[in-house]
Amino acid sequence: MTGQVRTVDGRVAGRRGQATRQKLLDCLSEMLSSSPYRDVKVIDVARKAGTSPATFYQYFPDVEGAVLEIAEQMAAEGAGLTELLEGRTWAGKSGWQTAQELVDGFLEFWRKNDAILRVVDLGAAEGDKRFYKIRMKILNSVNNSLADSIAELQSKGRVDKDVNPAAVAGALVAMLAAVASHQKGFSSWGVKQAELKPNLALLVHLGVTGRKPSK
Amino acid sequence: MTGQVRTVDGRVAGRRGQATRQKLLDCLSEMLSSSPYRDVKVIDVARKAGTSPATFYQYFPDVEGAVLEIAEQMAAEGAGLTELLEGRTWAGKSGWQTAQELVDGFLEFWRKNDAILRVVDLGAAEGDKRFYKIRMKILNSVNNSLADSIAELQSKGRVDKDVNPAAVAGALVAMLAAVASHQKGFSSWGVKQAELKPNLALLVHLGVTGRKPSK
DNA sequence: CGGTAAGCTGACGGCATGACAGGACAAGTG
DNA sequence: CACTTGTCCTGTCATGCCGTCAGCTTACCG
Repeated sequence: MTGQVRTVDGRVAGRRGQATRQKLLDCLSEMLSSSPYRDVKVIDVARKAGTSPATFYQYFPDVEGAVLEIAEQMAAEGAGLTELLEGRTWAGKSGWQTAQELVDGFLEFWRKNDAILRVVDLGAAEGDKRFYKIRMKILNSVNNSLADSIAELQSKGRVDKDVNPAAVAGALVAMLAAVASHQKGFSSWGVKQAELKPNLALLVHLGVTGRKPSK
Repeated sequence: MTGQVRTVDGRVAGRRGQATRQKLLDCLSEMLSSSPYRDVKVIDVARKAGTSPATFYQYFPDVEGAVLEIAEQMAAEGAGLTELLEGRTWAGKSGWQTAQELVDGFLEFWRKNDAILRVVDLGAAEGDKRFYKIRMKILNSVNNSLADSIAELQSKGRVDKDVNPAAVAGALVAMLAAVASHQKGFSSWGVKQAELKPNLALLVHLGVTGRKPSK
């Protein structure tokens, strides 16, 4: 599928090279969790990986290039978020469960990848098309499924005609992503993690169906 | 209110000094809009302001310090967002209008300050307390008002008891902020600006009152 | 064992950082 | 007008990271 892994100067990477490359990615990933993106230096990543800066530049054009790589890997996993909505229904009690599981799965994914997602979010907000595309890849699966659900309910007359399914779905997905990034923020509003989830699920359910869930 | 403006080495800044300082802030602000935060260098800001890097360091400890200054100024203005909710009602047609005006005002504020808000968001997400506090200052006013509205409706029995007002309010505010930061993203989902607003207002109304608006 | 390509690094010019001392400038004083 | 005072700005410098290259080492293959 993807051709061979190549170094910046065009050579194909062998087993050893790929290991080094991966180690650099792992170390970068770790550094992103522990220090501000702005302060992540090539030399630190290289030191942490027990190699030299020159080696880093053999595999990546710059820090951003390596970050994109990590983000791509994550986006590939993130595409699996679709499963949270595949074959689910929004009617009755199972609708409430669908909402809850969507919120759960989404927050969990974000929690696991928060460091890299922060950077992706920033890049996308700054207008960088590459980051923007990656963000889309992750959100699109969920967003499209949600939009489809809403559109279907709409065609059955169970949702108002003047609702734009894509807009509502996008807003809900953006909400989930934002809340996940700033979970700590809620504690200072006196909201605990456990309380947050059902309330998010409520909002999702309200947004999709226009009705309160029957629990 | 705030004591005199001081240079890094403790001297009080005069009229000329304050002008230079402000010019540096303005130029930094402009650079943040046009290039990635990570790539904003002191030397560029100084050049743009027609001064030298050394001058910059006379007024600010580093780029981040200056960014915080800009963010504080913005947060002060942002506190005015409370007005969007003061004395408003959520009943009937005026409830729908309240939601619309909140969305409008919020998006407008975000659009005006998007560059600096991106950086604040990133800093807050990375766990920097100073940025976090500024983000709070802006969101708190809106959030508290919203939470109060919900709590009031709840006490009248018009909203379910198991709703946590602060959680719902926080999620809605986070949604508005996120959508504002990624407005461009919606166009690739085929959603136009003008369509977005009423759908956001709908979600806000649903979240606060638990019911569809009567238009 | 020799050839070839992959893998890594020391070293270097270039540039941003951040500190300092001293010069330029405005304003008040005799 | 000369002199003083305190603010304001910049030239310069040591330091450290960036990004590149030539060249050395290692692994694989016939």
